[in-house]
Amino acid sequence: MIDIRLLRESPDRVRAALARRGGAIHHTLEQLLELDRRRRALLTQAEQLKADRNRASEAVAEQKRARQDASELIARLKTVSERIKTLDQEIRTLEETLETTLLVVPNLPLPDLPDGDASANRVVREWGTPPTLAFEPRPHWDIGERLGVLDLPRGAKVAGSGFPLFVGWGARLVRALVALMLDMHTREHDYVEVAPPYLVTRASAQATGQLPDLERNMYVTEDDMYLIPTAEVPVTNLHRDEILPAAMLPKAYVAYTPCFRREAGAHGKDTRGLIRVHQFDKVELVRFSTPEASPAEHEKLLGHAEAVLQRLGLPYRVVLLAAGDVGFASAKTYDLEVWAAGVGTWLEASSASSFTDFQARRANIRYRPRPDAKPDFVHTLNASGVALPRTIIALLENNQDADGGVRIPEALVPYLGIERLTPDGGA
RNA sequence: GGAGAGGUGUCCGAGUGGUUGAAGGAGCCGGUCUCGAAAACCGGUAGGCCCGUGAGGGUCUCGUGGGUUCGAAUCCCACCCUCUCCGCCA
Repeated sequence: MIDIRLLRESPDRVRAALARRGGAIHHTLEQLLELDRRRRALLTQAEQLKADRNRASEAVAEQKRARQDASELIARLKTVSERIKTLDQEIRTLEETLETTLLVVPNLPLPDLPDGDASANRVVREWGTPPTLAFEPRPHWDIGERLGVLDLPRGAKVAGSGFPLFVGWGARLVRALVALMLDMHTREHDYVEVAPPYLVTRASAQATGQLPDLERNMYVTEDDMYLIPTAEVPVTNLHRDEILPAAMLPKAYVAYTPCFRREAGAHGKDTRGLIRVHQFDKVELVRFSTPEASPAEHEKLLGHAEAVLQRLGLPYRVVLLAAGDVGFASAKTYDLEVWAAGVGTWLEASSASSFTDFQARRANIRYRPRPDAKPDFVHTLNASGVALPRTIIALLENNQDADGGVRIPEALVPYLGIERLTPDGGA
């Protein structure tokens, strides 16, 4: 969440920054300022009364010790306590409203983002060259079915549409990709691997910003647990309500998890094949950093995600999202879009974001700059490193041969055990 | 799921209604001593919020949320978590 004090002291700065997102947030900000004013006014009153009460209570104690009658003082204090109770009640109500209102305010975009909506997104670089095929490229659902690695009809039978089913070499391909990515990040990029819970509490989902913003996109269980839409949620929450020693930063975690998304608005667009699904696998990178180091950490993180696509030989481009297109909690996001020859488009395979102190504030994750210094909020960053379905799409579509076979990237061969998927390949 | 025990500061641990934000110890920081270090000794060492330009002042917090009371870490209620035993189970 944003800092209420920043809003209080520099409302124009906050208004201007949020205006770049394009939403209609102005009224909410005014409401926050008013709530904040009222809260502080009542708080001052209540605290003054409490100070009086505390002093008088000591007097009661003293009189009792001296075996004097304190009933007069006690009677007076009773009415004071009642006033305090009423004030506290009002303050609590105000604070609850303040809190829930604050939770719907998105993060402030960083100054270096392009202005505008998604059409203003800027391609900052491209890597590799989209393959030129001597035949009409097939889409992955076609390739996958012919190879017997992807069985979407049966996935749909079991769990409904959007729940892909990998079979034989397909399932092994998923496992190989996960293993390759985890190995790269732990061995080459120095991440600590974690295997986190796949269900989280409401508090955890709120801390990273999925709630209340993305409520409709999450699967909820009967006892108010949320299926994670990304490992970002459990991993960022590892350090919720903690004060980290400065020497521990930057701290980097990598986690493989399945991800679950209801994607309520998915109808109509990209519904075919693996492009948009309710359940998918992803290797996620999460970094905790000091505020000073976070811009450099962001670039480093992006590089780690890029390294995976490079290792797989998949052409991609890096896109800097415009202020009007960044996600709710993000202050700056780079998307990694991989080229897919069959469907003929760039597909987002990773999103590398800096959340500045937005998530840290919600999750109360702090660090101590110096042993004797006051704690300050850390910065959190994360990137997919990378999401599997779209990587598999690119792999199948870009590496397809005329006979329907698919070449396996060299780096993946040791993990998968074969160099080519062939239509008669069997598992 | 059943029975029992327990949740106190960075950690261990005392504390059953009135200077207890909290004894004592450890750790950490600073100092004395030392050529230096260790030991010993002395001092310091939670966080949030509010007021204040500042110095500083106030308030809240002993798992969480309610309640009783003039006053609660201490009493009552609910919930959460941990541990032990039993049951069930991949």
